[in-house]
Amino acid sequence: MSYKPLDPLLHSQLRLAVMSLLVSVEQADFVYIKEETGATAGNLSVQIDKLSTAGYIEVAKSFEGKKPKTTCKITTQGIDAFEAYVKNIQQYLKP
Amino acid sequence: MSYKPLDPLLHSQLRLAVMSLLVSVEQADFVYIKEETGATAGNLSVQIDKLSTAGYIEVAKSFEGKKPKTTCKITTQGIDAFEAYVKNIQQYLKP
DNA sequence: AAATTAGGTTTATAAAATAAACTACTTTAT
DNA sequence: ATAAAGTAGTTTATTTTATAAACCTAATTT
Repeated sequence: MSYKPLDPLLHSQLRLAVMSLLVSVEQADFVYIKEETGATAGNLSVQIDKLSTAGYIEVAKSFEGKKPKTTCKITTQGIDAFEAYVKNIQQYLKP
Repeated sequence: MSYKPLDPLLHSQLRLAVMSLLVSVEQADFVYIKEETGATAGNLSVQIDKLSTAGYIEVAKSFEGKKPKTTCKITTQGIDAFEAYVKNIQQYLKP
């Protein structure tokens, strides 16, 4: 047994893209993440919820004028998890 | 939309491990793959089937003395798909 | 000869991902 | 003023995956 298990929460295309984005940007709103990832709103909503429940990101809801605005920010725990995932998957990628 | 989609067939921990192993080893039998990946026989059987159906690997069944033996070998198509996957996921890993 | 092990496959169950439908408002056109 | 369309999401339903459990066949061990 030589392949380390990959965090199932991060081993999902969309959640990984969200985390990848947030790790570099340090804050982003729902609409921007949706555009960058190309995800549907429904799918993104669900996946953001999972990352939030896991404590990997923090979600803040506010209003921009009259429009609702959902802002996401990666947590320290999220950064750690992301870095661990990157480290682990490298093993699978280079033989 | 800036994240390239990841081949869903390869974006699975077990199938990726199998491909990672085969890309470097150029041939391996079921039992060995099972040991290296830590997978259960049932799960491995299913995933090998999918890789085979996709044309990513070739599966040969023979007998080693009196015991059945399943040997897997990556195909050219499989190598190409694996390399494309590696290239694409890198984008997610380094911000 | 009965039980165990080896090498799998098939079927069933649980978990994820995705899509479709819906809610709650705001803006624009009639 | 009202209807239609757009924005920003959430919820529910459907499909796909992953995993586990059960099973099969033959060989080996006790």
